[in-house]
Amino acid sequence: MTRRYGTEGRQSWARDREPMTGYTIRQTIQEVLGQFWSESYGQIYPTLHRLVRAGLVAPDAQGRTSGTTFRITPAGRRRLRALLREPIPATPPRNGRLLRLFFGAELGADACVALLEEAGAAAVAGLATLEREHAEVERETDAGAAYRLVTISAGLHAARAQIAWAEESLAALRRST
Amino acid sequence: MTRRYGTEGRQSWARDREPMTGYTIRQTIQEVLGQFWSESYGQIYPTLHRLVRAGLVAPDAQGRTSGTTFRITPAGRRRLRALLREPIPATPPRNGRLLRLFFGAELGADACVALLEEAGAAAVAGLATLEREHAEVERETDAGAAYRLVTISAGLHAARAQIAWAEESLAALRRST
DNA sequence: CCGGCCATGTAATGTGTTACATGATTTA
DNA sequence: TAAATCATGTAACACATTACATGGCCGG
Repeated sequence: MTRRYGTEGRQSWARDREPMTGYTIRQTIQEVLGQFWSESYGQIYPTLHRLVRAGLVAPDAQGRTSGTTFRITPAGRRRLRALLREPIPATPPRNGRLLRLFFGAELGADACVALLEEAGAAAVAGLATLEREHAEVERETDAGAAYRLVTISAGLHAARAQIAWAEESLAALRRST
Repeated sequence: MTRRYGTEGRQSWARDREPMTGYTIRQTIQEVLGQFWSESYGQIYPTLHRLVRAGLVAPDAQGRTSGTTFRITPAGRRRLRALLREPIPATPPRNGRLLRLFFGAELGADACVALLEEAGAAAVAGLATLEREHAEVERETDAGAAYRLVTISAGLHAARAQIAWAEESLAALRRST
């Protein structure tokens, strides 16, 4: 979460990160959206070239010593807005942890307890990170800050719910065995 | 959730659903694991044949008029237990709703409100279903019932968290605009 | 000057869905 | 008997990751 290339006294989150190289796009997605989105280089580089050909993104090497930086064009921004308005594609659920717990009787109580403890610990760790990020974004003043808080808040609620679920379920399993 | 082919006074959830055809396997996965897992026919049929060749599953047409039914073999059960013990493969996150909200400043406040209302409504509907299922499974007495309750409980906690998040976020957006 | 990070790409590979084709059986 | 449901399968396609190859730049 260290801010390379950060401008002092910045007001805009987006301004701060533009233009970017494919590499920094990947880093930023991991750092900022990591809780709910991911992209691999295998997607990013070909897509970037496709977007340049389509005029939605333009190379912009301004003041960099290495790497090609890109910035979104006005047409690209229009396309982005259109894409954001499209219906959300349904992603088929696939929760390996719940699948294993569902077969708990096959798996054994000990392994299930371990799964639940692991789930609780992961949520506790995630919660701490999100709380830090929440505090950080709360101090930002640009137009998008309120929306970034909404996404972080989703993570906070989800993490707290998972912690409560894990504890409750551990107690229930201990009672029943 | 109607139980075709159900035996009266059943005590075991698994016993009730074995042997099964590829078709009923798919239906059951949707009905029972639908909240956290999914499989398509394109996966199920080839896999079933592979498992038969590997001796992990065996055809068993007992008392059926149409379709091939299968049941798990002892070797198959051992394999299942081993698979359940394997580390959970990390699935890269991809939450289209949070991605859209993250770009809320591009998308516009109205569309974001719609997304949040939709999210809240979906969670309310899901919560009702899960509460019904929870009550149903609570009455079951077989060894696996406690674990099935754990998975349903995960859904309950997640749904309640999503409802709270949506309401809180709607209030926050209304305040800030 | 070397280790770690920045940076770019692609080929292989796996995975899984969707769409379609086909027909049997049950039920209204 | 017509419609709905049960049932089986596959081919095409989209998507995405992983692994690898390659090299420049910068701080200690």
